[in-house]
This record gives sequence, C-alpha cells and structure tokens, in this order.
Amino acid sequence: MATMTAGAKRGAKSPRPGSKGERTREAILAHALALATRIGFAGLTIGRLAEDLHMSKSGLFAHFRSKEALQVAALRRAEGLMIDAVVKPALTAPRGELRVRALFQGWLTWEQSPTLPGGCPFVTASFELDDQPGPVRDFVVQTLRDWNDTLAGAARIAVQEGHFRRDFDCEQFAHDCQGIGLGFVHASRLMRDPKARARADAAFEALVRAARTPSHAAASGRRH
Amino acid sequence: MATMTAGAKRGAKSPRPGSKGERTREAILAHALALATRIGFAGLTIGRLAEDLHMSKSGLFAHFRSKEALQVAALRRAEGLMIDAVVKPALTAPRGELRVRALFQGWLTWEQSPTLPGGCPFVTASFELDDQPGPVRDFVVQTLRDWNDTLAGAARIAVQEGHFRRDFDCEQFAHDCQGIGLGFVHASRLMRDPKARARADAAFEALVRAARTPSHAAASGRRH
DNA sequence: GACACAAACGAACGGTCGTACTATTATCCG
DNA sequence: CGGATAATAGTACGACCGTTCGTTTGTGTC
Repeated sequence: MATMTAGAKRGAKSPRPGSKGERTREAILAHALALATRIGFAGLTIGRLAEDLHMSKSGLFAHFRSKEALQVAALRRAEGLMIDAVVKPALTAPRGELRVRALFQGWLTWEQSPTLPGGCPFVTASFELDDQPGPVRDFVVQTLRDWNDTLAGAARIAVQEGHFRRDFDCEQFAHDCQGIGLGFVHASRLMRDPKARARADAAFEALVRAARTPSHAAASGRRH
Repeated sequence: MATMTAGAKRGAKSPRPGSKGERTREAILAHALALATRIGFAGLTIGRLAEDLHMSKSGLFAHFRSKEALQVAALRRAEGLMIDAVVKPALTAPRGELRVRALFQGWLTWEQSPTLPGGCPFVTASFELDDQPGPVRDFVVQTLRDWNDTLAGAARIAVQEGHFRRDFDCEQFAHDCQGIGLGFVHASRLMRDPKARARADAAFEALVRAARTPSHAAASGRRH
C-alpha cells in the first residue's frame, strides 16, 4: 500500500458518495468488466470503452490516471460482486458440507451470470496475466488466494462438524474444486459442451463423496 | 483423430523441403510459439517477432499473408509438437491403465517443457479465444477435441483390458483430467505453488483409484 | 444567483499496429 | 555460371493505442 502516499494533497479518489463523477465511474467499470471478460484485459482499450459509453477518450481516461489503474479498479469491483454473489450467500448456509456445496454451486452460477458475458473475470485474468508481473497480476493472485482460503476454510468446518473425514486434506480439496471449476469453464465456453454443468456437478459429487466420513457416507445423499 | 488426416491437401504454400524459406519459416514459428505462450496470441505482434529474429517486418510478414494465418500456423506447429511429445510416446506404453497414466503424466511434462516458457499453447489460447470466433478458435477447438478423444479412448481401452470398471464413464474421465490439468496450470503458473505437481498427481491418483475394478483396486497401488 | 471546482471535451503527441506495394538481394537449377 | 525465381528489405499508409494539456461545460453550495 506504499503507492497510496499521494493521498495527502490530492486524494487518489474521494468523490462524494452520490456525485456525478462517482456514478459515471461506476458505469465505466461495469462496462469495462463486462467487456474484459469477453475480449480480455489486454484487449480492453480506452477508445472502445469511451465509444460504447458515448463519451470522449480523455473524459473517460480522467477517471483513472492510467490504463493499469482502470484494470485494477475493474477487478476490484469484480471482487466485490463475487463476494456479494457467492461468498455472503454461502455464509447463510449451515456450517459444514451444505456450506461447501453452496460455495461451489454459487461459483458456477456466478460464472454463468448474464452480467458477465464472458464468464468469471478472474478466470480470464489468471490465464492472461500468469506470466506478466505487475499490480494487476498481484491483485488477481491475492483475490484468488482469498477465494482458495474460503473454500479450504469451509471444508475445514465440514471436518469439525463431522461431515468430512478427520484426516481430510482441505487444501487439496480447495485445489481440486478450482480444477473442476476451470474444467467447467473450458467445457462450457470453449467446447460449448451442453453437458458441461452435469460434468462439473458429477466431478464435485465424487469429490464430496470421497470426503465424507463413513458414518455420513450414505447419508445426506440428495441424489440416487 | 479424424482431422489428422488433413495432410492430403497441402496449405496455400508448399516450399521445397529443405529450402531457405522453409527454414526461416520454421524459425519464425518456433519463436512465435514460445512468445505466444508468454504474452498471448493477441499480444503476438509482427514487429516484435521481426525484431527478435533480426529481420524486417515485411520480410517476416511475407511468409504468412496475414497475422491470423501466422497464429494458425503456430498452433498447427504446436499440435505437431504435442503429438510427438505426448501422444506418440504414450502409444508405446502397454494398453490400459499404464497408457492412461503415460498420457496424463506426459501432458504435465509437456506443459512444463522449457521450449514452452509460458506453458501449453492450447491452454493459453483456449481461455483467450473462447469468446472470439474465427479460424484460430476453430483450430483450437478441433485440436482439444482430438486430445479429449485421445484421453477418453485410452480410458476405454483400460475398460476393455479389465483395469477400469465395466460401467466406467470414460468421457467424464477425460473431462476430469482436463480439469486437473487446468488446475495444475493455475496452481503452478499463476499461484506459483510449489506443491502444484503433487496436488495434480494426488487428484489424478484419486481419479484412477475410483476407476479401478474391485479386483485391481488394491493392486499396482503406489508400489511403483 | 454567483462562484468554486469537478467533470467532460477536443485536439494533438509520439508510437505501434497490420498490411500493401516496390525494389533489392540471395538462392537454386540447368 | 547465368538467369529465373524465391526471399528479404524498404517505405509508406491509415488506424488506433495510451497519454497530455488547455478549454469548456456542468454540478453542487453558500
């Protein structure tokens, strides 16, 4: 956070809550995010963005002082959206396996949300930026680390609750869920496989089945 | 693997086998491929490529008549490399579970090959182009479909050989392997997780364990 | 309603992009 | 070795890139 030092004289950004500037800024970020999921964050251009929103390049640019700042702001917004859409609702689910399910299913739904025509921005960004160091990449890594911890933490609670085996590897579980999620994106977006969702669900069920304690093995199976 | 027979009609150009032109063309493609894995296929530029190879933009451009053709040519080369490095060696492994293992392990090795500094080009391309129609995307889809069929086919042989259960879903298995592979890329490249390889191996072992017939369940475990 | 300041604009900058042409040089076959 | 032809270089083009700057328009407050 050392870079925020300029805030003393001229705040990096502290527009009044309901001001005009903040409203258009929000509109820009919403569109930028939707666009980036389709054409990538590198493909995002100020000109295209300005044209779509019927404003001038310079007027739009003034809201962020660099393209990189725009990219980070868009991803920061995405993180907020994802927490609201996936994490918070899952926290209302009962502790244990059900919450783990809510997290995973919630992510699949989020990935297919109509507001994100190209899918989860962090999937796009993570493969686009995995070899390009800088603040944007750093932010993506941090967010995905948090997400991984959320998944692993939910699994750990499921162990405490006695739903999952006592010796269960929760980190491995979180990793495997990421893999299933990425496989889902691959199958549904690139391959356009209509069975993509069913495949992802089947893989997740197998993972959960293998995680259960013997006493819960046959129980709570909401399936055949 | 129906598409691999397309060798009948050569492409637009057919330079003599050992000619100068073909040699530089090959050099261009080799570098283009390595570069694309790091900065993406959209980020690939003729100028950058020409500079790196110490030749003029126009001289390089003349080998392909468009950037799109260059991208497809690079991916076509990647397909050949991948078949040589992964598929062909796996076909020398004995039919059944061992061949399935050879395919998967071979892919992990290929993904980390030093000639591909940014990893498997098809992973990069598939997330970059999943929403951008055109010949490049089409080629990626076709190649990955072939790869999926190769995996599923190997699994089907393992069923025939009695290594895997008779009612085993080989398509689901191929899908799950893709997911584990993508999870591996995510963990190793973006997250720089030193345990990435171990995680991928563990996930794959769990998958294979669940696939085995009861009679083979305990056999060939982790003894070798 | 005036005044201060935030917000948006328009024009311009130096670059780089992919691609089209023409000219020059290297390669290869007879 | 010479002449046809393939390979490379040179130059130019229009479009768009991110960014800067000075100006104009709009907003919100006393």
